[in-house]
Amino acid sequence: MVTARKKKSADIPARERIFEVATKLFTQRPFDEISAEDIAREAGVAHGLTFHYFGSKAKLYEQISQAAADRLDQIHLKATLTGSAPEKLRSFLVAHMEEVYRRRVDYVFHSRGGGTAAIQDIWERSRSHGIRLVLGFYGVTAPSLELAVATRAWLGYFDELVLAWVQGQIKNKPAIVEMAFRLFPLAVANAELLGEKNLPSV
Amino acid sequence: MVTARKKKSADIPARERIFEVATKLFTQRPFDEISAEDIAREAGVAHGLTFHYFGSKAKLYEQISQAAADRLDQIHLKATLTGSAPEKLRSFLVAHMEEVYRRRVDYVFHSRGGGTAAIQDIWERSRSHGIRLVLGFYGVTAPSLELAVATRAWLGYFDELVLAWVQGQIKNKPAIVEMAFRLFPLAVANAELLGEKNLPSV
Amino acid sequence: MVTARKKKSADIPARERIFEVATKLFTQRPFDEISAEDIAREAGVAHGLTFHYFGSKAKLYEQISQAAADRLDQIHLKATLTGSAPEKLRSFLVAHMEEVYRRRVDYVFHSRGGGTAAIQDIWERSRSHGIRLVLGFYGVTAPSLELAVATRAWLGYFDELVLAWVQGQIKNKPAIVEMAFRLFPLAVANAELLGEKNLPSV
Amino acid sequence: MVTARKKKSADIPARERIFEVATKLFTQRPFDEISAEDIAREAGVAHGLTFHYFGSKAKLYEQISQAAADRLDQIHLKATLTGSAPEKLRSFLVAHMEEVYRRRVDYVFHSRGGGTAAIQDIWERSRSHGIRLVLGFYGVTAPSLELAVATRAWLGYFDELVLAWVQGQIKNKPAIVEMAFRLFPLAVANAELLGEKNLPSV
DNA sequence: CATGAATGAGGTTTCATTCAT
DNA sequence: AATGAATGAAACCTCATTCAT
Repeated sequence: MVTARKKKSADIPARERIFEVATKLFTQRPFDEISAEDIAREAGVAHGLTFHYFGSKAKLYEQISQAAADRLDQIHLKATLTGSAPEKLRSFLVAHMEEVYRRRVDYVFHSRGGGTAAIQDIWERSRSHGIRLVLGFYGVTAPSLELAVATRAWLGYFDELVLAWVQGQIKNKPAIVEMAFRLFPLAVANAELLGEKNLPSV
Repeated sequence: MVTARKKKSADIPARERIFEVATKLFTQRPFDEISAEDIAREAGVAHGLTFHYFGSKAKLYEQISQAAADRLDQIHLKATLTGSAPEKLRSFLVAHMEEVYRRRVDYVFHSRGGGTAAIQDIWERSRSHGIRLVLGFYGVTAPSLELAVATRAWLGYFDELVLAWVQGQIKNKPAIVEMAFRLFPLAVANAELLGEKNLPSV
Repeated sequence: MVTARKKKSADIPARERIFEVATKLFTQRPFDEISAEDIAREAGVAHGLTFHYFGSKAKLYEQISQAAADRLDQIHLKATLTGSAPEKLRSFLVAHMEEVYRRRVDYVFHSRGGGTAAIQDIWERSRSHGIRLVLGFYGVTAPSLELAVATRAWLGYFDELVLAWVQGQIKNKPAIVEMAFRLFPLAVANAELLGEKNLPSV
Repeated sequence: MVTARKKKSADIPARERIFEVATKLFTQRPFDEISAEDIAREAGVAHGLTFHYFGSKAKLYEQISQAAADRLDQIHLKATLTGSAPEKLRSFLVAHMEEVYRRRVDYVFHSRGGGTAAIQDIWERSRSHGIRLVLGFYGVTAPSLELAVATRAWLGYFDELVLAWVQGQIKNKPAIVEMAFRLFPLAVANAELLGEKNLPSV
């Protein structure tokens, strides 16, 4: 006799379902506003299962964050395998833009200050990867702290534009890429100012 | 017999004491990590009083945020009353930097995504004020959406540098101001790209 | 207009009621078998109040244990203020017996291994007090480790008798006191064996 | 192709492995601090198996306790097969001491109050066996309740000494045996007091 | 025999908020 | 104006036990 097995969501294993549901929820609302019960309800499982598989809500979030950061890194890499330096830079910006769009709230949440130290570390590392990748296009392999900071600030400019786009304030996607692209040389060249000592005191 | 009245913090009224203590605490740790009890303890009052005066913890936070945003606006204004446009721009950056330094955690918390919608509005408005102020230095009184977005992105570049400074990664304060100052023309000029339709699609 | 206040248990303050109810329950069942909810229900309060007043269930238990240990110490002291050494010894045994009867389960629970390290310390200290008190009847003020251990073992003999009495196996209360009383000299004299090196190896 | 069978602990059947691992764990930590998962992990089996074989954690513990009690009884018996009564008494004490040392925490846990009623019964019975065995050395085959209680109290004296030894407070093993040995006659003779009616009331 | 996914009751703890005084 | 006792919803987490395979 064939007993009909209770199927849920096309038979995706519960562990994965929890992971995916949680990923989605963390993308929509910040960590503290999502309870283990919310995740379980949406995944169609008992809440205990989250702890069975992931130990704690924080560890689940860490795993999700790590996976998202890895994914972003991979997307950056794959998008910039070939082409001239300027072409790579443009491809990087486009790829980044699309992935950030997918994660939205979560990206905003962790991008400044959200989450535990472990979470911050994960994204901090990912951002460093991005910075090195970009500078690598131009032959820089061991950037100074100053250069890294300047590049990060340039990414801050880009992120702000992407955010305006994500929120629907502006629609012109190519223009955003172009703006960041054109600003890059000056933004990075500015790094040398950080080494100068003779600037007017402020 | 004269009974010495128990004095607290030089007899500042309880309402103000709560407000100030809460301001300090919210500047040091995020909203959710501060309990009404923490505030009351530090202010030396019963924690019920917070609700008597402010209705709820969230409303207290809103009032504090509003006051902080107003304060930031005032600081921006006062710092840029006189001088040429470039001088005003530099003064703006310096003033902004110092105020952000004072508030640190709180600034980071609300700067992207933290807090309720009401809180977001408050800071959103303050940022708009800043942008208009800066563009006003150059005679722009009713900036287009594109121009506002571009200016905001430029502030994103600056904020990232300020953050690196606040976190101690870089020490050269004048250089940070100089970097943002020099980037301003190009960053803002880029705005016109947002209006163009003939960019290569991405 | 006089509003009838909601009275509970003859208006004893909730804090005390919690303390007393918990004391009773811990006397009846071991720590792990009593939930914060049990205590609250019996005391007629919300369970949150236990944490408001005592911080945690463990801390409540510690306070109760400390109070019980202090009480036992006091009972020992008060019962042995006057009289000859043998009279004091008898009084000690009687007083101890009666107090242990009152606490029963709790006494058994902590008397060997139950509770946290903090709880063990509390009772360990109390037992030390009892031992010193008893030895003090005979002029010993700074007992050696060996003497203390021997005295403690003698208390173990007594406790076992008391337990049989508490459980109703034997009814003859005076006999129990007499048995421990008569065993005391030999039990304690045995301590000197602990210092000897020439005993047959076992 | 021959697939090497995954061997675990020299291929001891899972049931036995669970039993032995659980015995070890219950000897090291109290019942409530050991989860079915802990046992399974250490035994290298799925934790569901514990329930397959033993029905429940409590029943497993009962079986283990029964086995340990039986073992202790056997050890007592084997150690006292030959010799004079005093020799047997000494052998009994030595054997008991060594076995208790092996089980430590578990012994302490159940020795007073720990475990379910069923567990208490098991150890209660074992202790009765020990008492009868000891009294049997001296020709007593059907001890009165009073005599049994007195003998048990004498074991309480001994246990306390053993505990001090197990905890490392005293090192002199032969002395402990000697102390209990010498105390025995008086401790047991005291039993007749339990039958007397003319003791001073207390 | 054996697995381990899944459940869900039960426990501790936190804390915003209310309210009698 | 001020207190702080009291409430109870909600969160996280544990774990014995069941059961389909």
